[in-house]
Amino acid sequence: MAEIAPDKLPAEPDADAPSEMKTLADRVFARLQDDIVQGLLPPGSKLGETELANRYGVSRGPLREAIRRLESRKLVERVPHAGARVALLKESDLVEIYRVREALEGMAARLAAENMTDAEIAGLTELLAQHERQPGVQDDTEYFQREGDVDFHYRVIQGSHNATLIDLLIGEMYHRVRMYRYQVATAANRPQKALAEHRRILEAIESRDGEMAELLMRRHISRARQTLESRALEEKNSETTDIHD
Amino acid sequence: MAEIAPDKLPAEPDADAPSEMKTLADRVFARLQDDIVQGLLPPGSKLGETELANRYGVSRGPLREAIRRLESRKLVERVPHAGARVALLKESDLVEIYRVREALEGMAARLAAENMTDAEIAGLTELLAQHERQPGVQDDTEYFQREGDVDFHYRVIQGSHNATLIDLLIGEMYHRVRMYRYQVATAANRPQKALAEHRRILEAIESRDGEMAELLMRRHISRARQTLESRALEEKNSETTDIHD
DNA sequence: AAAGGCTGGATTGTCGACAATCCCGTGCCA
DNA sequence: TGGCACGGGATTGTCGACAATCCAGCCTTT
Repeated sequence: MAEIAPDKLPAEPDADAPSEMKTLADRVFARLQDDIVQGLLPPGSKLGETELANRYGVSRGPLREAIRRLESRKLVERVPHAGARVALLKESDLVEIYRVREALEGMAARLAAENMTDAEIAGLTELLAQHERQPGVQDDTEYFQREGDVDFHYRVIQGSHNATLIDLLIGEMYHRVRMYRYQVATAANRPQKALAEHRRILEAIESRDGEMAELLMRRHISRARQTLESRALEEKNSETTDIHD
Repeated sequence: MAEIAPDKLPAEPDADAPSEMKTLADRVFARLQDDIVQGLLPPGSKLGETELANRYGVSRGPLREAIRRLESRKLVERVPHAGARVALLKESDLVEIYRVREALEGMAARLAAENMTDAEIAGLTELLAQHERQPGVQDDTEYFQREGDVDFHYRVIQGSHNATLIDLLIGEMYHRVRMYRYQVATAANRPQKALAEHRRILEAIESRDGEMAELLMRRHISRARQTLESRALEEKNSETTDIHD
């Protein structure tokens, strides 16, 4: 087997100054997660250890560790001697997740209203202003948020200042939901309404009204779930007559 | 370094018929988790890879995988080039966990009231009857529940029939709480009250009253947290005058 | 004597090879 | 013709060794 340009990942500690060099397994993990979440490795596809090891230019050791970590995040499923595949999640799974998010993020919103610093609230206000200027939102076609601290929900969760809660929501559920978004390319099909709800939640947080923040957040996520369920339903209906589009 | 009786784990596929043989890493993981939760490996102690590999009679490969899995369960902490140590959790962490449990197990109780089968409810009734006959409960000294399906909370969680919720509560928080129980040897210092509360929760589930079940479960956990906090507080007070006992 | 740098030892991270297991296609047999 | 046993091939699980990194103690220097 010839050397087929193993698409090295940034290993040399050259000019990535503030970035961290970490360990090999860490980089492979980050890279693999991106490739999975963004759909480059489609759900259900096999993750051959040898293949991926060559692809990322590392040995099977670090790669196995990366896969193991992705498994704990429920992004891949592994069966003992058969290999690992990218997890594919059914609508029923996603609905379950949304029901749990309703409880958890509702709690996070309440804690955020109680615990967020004034600086954090100011930053969140600025963030929503940016979102409003987004082109897709203006014409009501899409309201897409990139990963991390430019995501409204992400920031509210962090604002709870409860490490356990943050870990559950970010480490355990966040990326799965994001993966699904990429899967069905569903850019949240009610952009302006969603943004308006975000704004009202922020108002509750600003006035330190925990109960209100929780109520609004629960409602917000509940609505998202309902649109999800209804869309899944009509898909199932049209499914019997034709193969979409 | 001589062969010092490497305390083999049950590797031979002889007479453990219904048991699972799984993979080596699986067995090491289960074994290590027990040793940690039960305090055989005290919190903060170092987990040398070579040492443990010899101790369990396996190579470092499977052992690393086991440690990685325990890390994702927050039972051990690992820093890149320094090694892994048994996680030690402060009371503040535990209080956080209890606050999240309040939301999550409350939801689980509600779902359990809605979704549990009659057979499951009957089994749960029988379980509580057994708990009542426990000696430690009779004289109000301790109410200790072993791990797994002989634990009331464990069964209610399972009864929710929500895989995501089960995974969060069991896979992510359950064992940490159990570890702490072993750490401080605190055999839930209000046995009869706790059992009585369990019984009332069961009654709500039996009558399929989800709201009531949620309310009672939240109250139950909230009380547990309060006793926890007050005990931690008086510990901190006596700490300034003498070294306990 | 204290601070700082350096070397030795030990531990973790990584690698390549071997062994065990499973999947699948082939051929035999009813 | 259908079903079942059996290998061949490939993939995963496991192992031992090498390389990189970190930590502790000693020595040097001011």
